[in-house]
Amino acid sequence: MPRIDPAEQSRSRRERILDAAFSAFAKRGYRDTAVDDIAAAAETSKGGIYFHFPSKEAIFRELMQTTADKLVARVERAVAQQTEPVAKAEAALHTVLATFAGHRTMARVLFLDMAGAGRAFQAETNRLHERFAELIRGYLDEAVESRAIAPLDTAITSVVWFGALNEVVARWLLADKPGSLEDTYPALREVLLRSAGVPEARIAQGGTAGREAPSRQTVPGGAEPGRRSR
Amino acid sequence: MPRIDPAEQSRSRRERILDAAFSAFAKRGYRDTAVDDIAAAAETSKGGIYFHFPSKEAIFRELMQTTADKLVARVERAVAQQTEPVAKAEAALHTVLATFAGHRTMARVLFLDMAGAGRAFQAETNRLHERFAELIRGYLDEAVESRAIAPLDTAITSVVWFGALNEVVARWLLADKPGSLEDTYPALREVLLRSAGVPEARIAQGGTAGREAPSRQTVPGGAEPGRRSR
Amino acid sequence: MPRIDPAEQSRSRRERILDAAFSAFAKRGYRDTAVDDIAAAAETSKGGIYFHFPSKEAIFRELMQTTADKLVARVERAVAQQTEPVAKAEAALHTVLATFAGHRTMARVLFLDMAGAGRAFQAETNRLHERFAELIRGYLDEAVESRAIAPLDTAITSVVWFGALNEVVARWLLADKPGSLEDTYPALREVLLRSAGVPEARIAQGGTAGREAPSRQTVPGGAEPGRRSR
Amino acid sequence: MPRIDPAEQSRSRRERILDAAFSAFAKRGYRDTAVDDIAAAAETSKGGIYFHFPSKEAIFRELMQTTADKLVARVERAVAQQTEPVAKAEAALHTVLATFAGHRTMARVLFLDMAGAGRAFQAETNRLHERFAELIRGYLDEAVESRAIAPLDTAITSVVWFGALNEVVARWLLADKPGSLEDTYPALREVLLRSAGVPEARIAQGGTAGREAPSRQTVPGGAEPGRRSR
DNA sequence: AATGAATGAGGCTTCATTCAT
DNA sequence: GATGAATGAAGCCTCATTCAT
Repeated sequence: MPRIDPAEQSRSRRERILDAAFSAFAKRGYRDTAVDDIAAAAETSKGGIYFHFPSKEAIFRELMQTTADKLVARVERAVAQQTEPVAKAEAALHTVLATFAGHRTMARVLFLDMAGAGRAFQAETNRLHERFAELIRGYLDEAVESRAIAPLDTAITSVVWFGALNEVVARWLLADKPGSLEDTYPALREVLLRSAGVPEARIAQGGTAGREAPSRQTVPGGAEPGRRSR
Repeated sequence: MPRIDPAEQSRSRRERILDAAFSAFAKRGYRDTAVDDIAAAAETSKGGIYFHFPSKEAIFRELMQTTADKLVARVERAVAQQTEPVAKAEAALHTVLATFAGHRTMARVLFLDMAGAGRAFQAETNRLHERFAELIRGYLDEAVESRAIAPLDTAITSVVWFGALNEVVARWLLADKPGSLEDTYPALREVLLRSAGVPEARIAQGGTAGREAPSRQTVPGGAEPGRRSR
Repeated sequence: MPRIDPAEQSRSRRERILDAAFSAFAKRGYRDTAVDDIAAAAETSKGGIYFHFPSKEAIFRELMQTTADKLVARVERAVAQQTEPVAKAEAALHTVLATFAGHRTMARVLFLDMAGAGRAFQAETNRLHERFAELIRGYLDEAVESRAIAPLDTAITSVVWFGALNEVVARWLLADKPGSLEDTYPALREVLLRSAGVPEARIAQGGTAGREAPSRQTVPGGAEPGRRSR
Repeated sequence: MPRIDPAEQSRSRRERILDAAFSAFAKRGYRDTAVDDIAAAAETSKGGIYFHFPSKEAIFRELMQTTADKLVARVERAVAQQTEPVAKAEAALHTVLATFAGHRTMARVLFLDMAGAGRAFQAETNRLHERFAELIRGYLDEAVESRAIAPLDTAITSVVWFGALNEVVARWLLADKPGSLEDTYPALREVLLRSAGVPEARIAQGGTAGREAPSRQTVPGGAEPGRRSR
């Protein structure tokens, strides 16, 4: 009766459960996903799930953890390719947007579910937010140290950056006709760099950071419509 | 049989239910608040609640609506006292922080519950977020029109502002020992004004907007950064 | 669809649940009785049960309590009709046997279930046993005080009495073809009275205590087959 | 692959399972002990257990059986050292108490679990009880035959003895601060011997039976009661 | 208007047992 | 002989909603 799909077998059952849970949570949210749903999607039995995980909550937590880890790893990889401090910050920003743009499900789980999972996870959510904010703050601090930007309250600035990013992604997730998340990058970049006191001249260079060949220097002062340097 | 206590009658039963639900949701979140809890807190019966509201969800929606309305009204009142465009934006910002600082419960419902209520409310959450973002955008647009700030993408900027505000309040709500929310205003103001391209000179004037007497004392020579390093 | 039987309606639903649980526990034991079973037997829904009781355990406890109370009340009523100390003890003994003889279900719940309910209830079981032992001890103490019997360790004696009673009833409950529980009274009475040092002469008077007209004095010395006084 | 540790092999795996099950049952009761628990304690796998035993129930039954056998053997050994009929009964009594006093775990399994295991085992429990009662009855019958005691209904008397023993041990098991089980022997002995019509003179000789050297010193003139009041 | 008993679908978790390896 | 992953039937409990009174 059970059809044996070699491709399915290759990945361990545990992995399959995780995957199934991942998309189930992304589709219906934590609370509205029944363990039965996950079992069905993973082509297992409820008992099977409880062999691999102690609880529904544990599955969720693991998912959060690894998803966040993946994202952080990506960001750090992208940042490592940059040497200029501001470019690092730009790379971080861009990577997050690009990653979510390509993995809408990931975004759903990390942004909507985290919030939607209820009080039980809020401490965890908080820690995650802090982790990302710290990441950003690190790049901002570097920028300050290297005198790329003037001294500023990097604590609040990183929170602003994270909050902004959060909101942009959340909106995109909930929009009727999403459009491209990555397209918001240039504008978001501009606003956030400005918020950190990055000189307008540097902002005008364009946000190519994070792409392969960086530093495609745009001539400064080009007052495009809709935005302006002072 | 039912004894009529004038004090009880003063506020309609409906109102009492709303109040009870408000604090119940704030305390335990939407999903973890049972209709029974609300009934008990409102000193009514479950049936009584269902006489006044068609569902638990409806109570929550109404609460969101009126809570948001109150906040918007407050903001508009504060903004109305300002004439200078940037001061208006500052007033909006400050009012939100001050309001939440004084009504932690309100913040809880509007920020944590909204998110924690699950998929069912996300469209609503989204609309609420949009409403606030639009409000902010209006002030930014005014500022641009009056040439107080250079032209900029007010759409994204307002989202950034809202996201930042959101994050700041959320953190404060989830912090172990909260501290004063209002104290974050100066730093947040600085970062956000800068993000909108407000001239450093204007930023350095200090964010007194939103308080009783505007006292817009223009400090001369705001060349010196006016930012604090970490 | 729900047939309305006036006789059923007369007793409150709560009562019906209690009754249903009582016989269900007696039939299958605590652990092997599902809440669903009780609901079905009480012609209610599972939710209905949980409206009246907080848990399956609570139902059981209440049943234990009231059942034990009833038995104790019966015993005390029967004892009250006796004046002579030894007759009181006899009445107690006889009442327990007679009661269980007439209410096999009661015995099942009180004796087998109590034990079979698992560790969770053992403290409770213990207390119940103690209660009965104390009851017996009281009568023995009275007998000692009134010099009807010689001083003796009533603590251990009451435990012996209770244990003996317990075992006799348990055996009867588990026997293939039970026979009459009450028929064991004369023999049990004799052994227990002897264990308390009641003079053989008094034992030989016959254990009519507990029946309506007491003190039907049998001529002493009648050595029936199978038992003997010394 | 499986490393062969001689020390492990010394006792067969089967034995190890039995031991593990024994203490697990004693600790948590039959129903609350999962097969997994036994497997873990026996350092085996669940599958391993099911290789040696057809079911959890079978393990329990075997445990009951062998435990009871051991106890009976002990009793018979102790009894064999006595020649006087009443001394035999005393030895039986004392051995049971002494054994349980030294093996609380054994008592737990045999007394509490037996009861707590649920309906499924009650027939078995019954048979066990009967077995012990028969054992006792045998000694009583001998005593009657040898005219050490007057003829009496040994059937009911043995049940009383067993029930009393049962209750005493159960109480000891469930007591908060147990005290010495063996210390209850003298009092229990006195009551039970009296219940069997053993002459007061003989009772007053003291219950030394069952200890190493019988030391059956017949104190003369045991007219004085020999009982203690409460 | 209000009450509160009743409903019943559904949720999470446990666990004895089986079986491919 | 042994392992441990998998099964699936139950089990207890929650709770939004309905409805007779």
